Amino acid sequence: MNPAVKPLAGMRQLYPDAMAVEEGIAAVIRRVALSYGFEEYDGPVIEPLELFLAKSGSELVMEQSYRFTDRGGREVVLRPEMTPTLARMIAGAPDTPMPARWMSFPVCFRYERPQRGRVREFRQFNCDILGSDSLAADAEVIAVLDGIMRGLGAPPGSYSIRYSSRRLASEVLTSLGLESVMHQQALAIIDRKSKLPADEWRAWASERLGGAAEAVERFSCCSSLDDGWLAERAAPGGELERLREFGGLLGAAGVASASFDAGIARGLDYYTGIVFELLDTGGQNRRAICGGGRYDNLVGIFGGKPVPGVGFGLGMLTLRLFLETLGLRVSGRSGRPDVFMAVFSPAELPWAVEAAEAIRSRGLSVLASLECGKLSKQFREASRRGASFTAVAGPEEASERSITLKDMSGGGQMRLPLEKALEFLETRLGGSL
RNA sequence: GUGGGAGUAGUUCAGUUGGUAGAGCCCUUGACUGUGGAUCAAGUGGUCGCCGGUUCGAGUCCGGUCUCCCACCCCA
Repeated sequence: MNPAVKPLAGMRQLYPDAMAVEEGIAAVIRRVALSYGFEEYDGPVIEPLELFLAKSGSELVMEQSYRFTDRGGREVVLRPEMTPTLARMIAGAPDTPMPARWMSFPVCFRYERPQRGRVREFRQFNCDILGSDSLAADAEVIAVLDGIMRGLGAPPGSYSIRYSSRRLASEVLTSLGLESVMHQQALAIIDRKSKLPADEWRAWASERLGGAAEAVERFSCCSSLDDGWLAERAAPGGELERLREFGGLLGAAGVASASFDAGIARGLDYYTGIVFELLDTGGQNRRAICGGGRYDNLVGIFGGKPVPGVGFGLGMLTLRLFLETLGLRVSGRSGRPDVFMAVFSPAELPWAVEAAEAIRSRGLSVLASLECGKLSKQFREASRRGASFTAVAGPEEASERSITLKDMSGGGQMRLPLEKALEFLETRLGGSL
């Protein structure tokens, strides 16, 4: 391909087939989220740099964002994530009835090397509950997530939702004698546990954490809330207790795919409580498909009263790849017209246009031929487009205000006055739009 | 930023020890000038990523460069 016409690396460019799949997935997601009462919103793609500097995490902003100076001399970025924008919008609309359940499908940008499931321009589904610090809110967003996966046909066991809590981690780290200023760093070290070779990780961890490294490792391996070691170090009546309650709520919501995993930490700095990820349990997409958590201090930094929040981002591309590896097909709109309108010669074009409009007025889709070539070509086109019927407007049809209808699935064909043809099509195809 | 792989027709790819380029799919046309799918036949289409070197001769060998893919870092 001519280099001049290639899209930039990692930019989102969806041909109709891929778009139909993506929209089919989005339709399932919307349906599930709507059933929980979520409302859709949107925000700016370009944001001031400061919006993300405050809380997103320095690497995401400093090294992975599309940053530039606009014509007015402002430092701006193409949003690398949606949550800070959401927090600002909530802070700016204090009359919003709380708790608010808001969802969005933002296109976001991160400047990193493209690879499987990771590109520079990507679309996410974001789903957040604001204004509630109830555990029920944390459980509900995970129930939405699980409902989406089930709605898309992902079988039990094909994915797992892992959750932990930063508050629990803080309790344990405190009992291990780590100052709270060290907690953020310890979380980053925990986050890397599964990504480095064991030896390398240990060396690195003990360099940063000293004697506590071994205990931190022990903590990150906890995968049960009933772990005795964990119970001894967590604050009595504290976060561990809440996590047990949380697990109970998830069970009540019918979420079977979620489990505790102290090794989940997440990279964003603004998370304050529960954090979670959705992972493909198969081998081919060893990467988070979704990540989220609770952020109780984010809205407050934009002024006004503090508003707690919890939510997640779900990558549409990574979700599509996941469904593909499972062999799941999500049907979007088919793009198949009900009727293909063939035109014999230019003289019949007005009649063809009029008849096509009449068919459309009955709620059916009509793909009108724009060429008046050979009928064999037009029938071929109708077949290729997957039309259910082909209508022919020829001289005889035009003179008597009729059309010839052929059933493309192999039925016969007949010439009918337009009104009769409309009735016929309506009974055969009615309600397809 | 680090490491590996690959660049040949619109697309997916083949191309032998160096001898001026091939297939499938797609597209166009044709097998009853008012009838599609399947089959068949023919045809269009390539600066072999780019630059340089070796050679009588380079898609092929060597060097450089660019791009893409995969993996790492990080993350959706």
